[in-house]
Amino acid sequence: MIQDKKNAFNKFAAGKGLRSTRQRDCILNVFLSTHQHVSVEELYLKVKACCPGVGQATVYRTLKLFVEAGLAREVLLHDGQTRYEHVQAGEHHDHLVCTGCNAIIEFENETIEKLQDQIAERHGFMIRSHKLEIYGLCADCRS
Amino acid sequence: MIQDKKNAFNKFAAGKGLRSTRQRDCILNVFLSTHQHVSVEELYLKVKACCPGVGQATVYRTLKLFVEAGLAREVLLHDGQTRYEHVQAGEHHDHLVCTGCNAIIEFENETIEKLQDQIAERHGFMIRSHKLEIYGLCADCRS
DNA sequence: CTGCTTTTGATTATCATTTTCAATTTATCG
DNA sequence: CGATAAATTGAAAATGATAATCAAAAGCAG
Repeated sequence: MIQDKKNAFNKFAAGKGLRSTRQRDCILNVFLSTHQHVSVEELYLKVKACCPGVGQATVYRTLKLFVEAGLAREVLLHDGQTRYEHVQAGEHHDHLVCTGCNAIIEFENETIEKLQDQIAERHGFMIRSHKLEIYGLCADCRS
Repeated sequence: MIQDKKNAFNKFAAGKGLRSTRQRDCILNVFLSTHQHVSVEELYLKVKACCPGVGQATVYRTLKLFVEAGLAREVLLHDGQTRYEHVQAGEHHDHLVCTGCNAIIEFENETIEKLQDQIAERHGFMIRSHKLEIYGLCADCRS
């Protein structure tokens, strides 16, 4: 499925007349190899490890392309850094967000999803997506 | 209910040994008179209109106090500006958001809340608040 | 009032992100 | 193959929102 995403990006790039470069390949590889929500800084450090000489500006620019291409999504936490997360097919949007350390724990709960469907139906509402965020303190930050 | 909020802030201020100042009163009045999500800049302009000479720094500082006092909440949009919205007593955090007409339908579901508690407990997480947003089309926009 | 502490406003600093621009790289076409 | 035009890059500078600094002013207890 990593290949799928690479193909998706290439298709997007071709459609926009973008050129294929070593830097973009590298950044895409690194991004696809990450989990959770990565900040630009984190990504930049990883990219430097495998492709030294790549500038931050390029990382910033390329991430915006990924968003345009539908591969990534910006996530705003409260630490002043924009983070990027993968856009997955059939992904879930349910998170426990720790306001202490900004950790994010993802979860999925089928019962909650079903209840959402019921509620939507009751209001004649057609669901396209949803986001459930629970804020609080994670186990580490409580102690 | 505006008075309630003023009282709430005064109580908070008293508890923290904060002093009552003309600037804070003015900023609180202006904030309470706004709707939607206001940016610091917008607030600053309105404050200047009624209390000229108030500095931006004071507006920033005071808004953070409102958050601490539980009157306001930071909202991060994707325009690089932090906005503040009102925290209302007995407010619901569960919304059906219509992407067609921007209508917002509030709802509450006890079962979902309980499930959230269970999930949090399972992860050793202490819930402070939550937000559930279901995006889609409302009955009107579907037709 | 007096003295002590908080608050303020102006300025400066900080930090993430964006822009600029000359140099380089890529794709295209003869 | 080259040559050419267009896109891309990296380094550095610019930007813009927010935070920190600090001397002066204001609030408050005695």
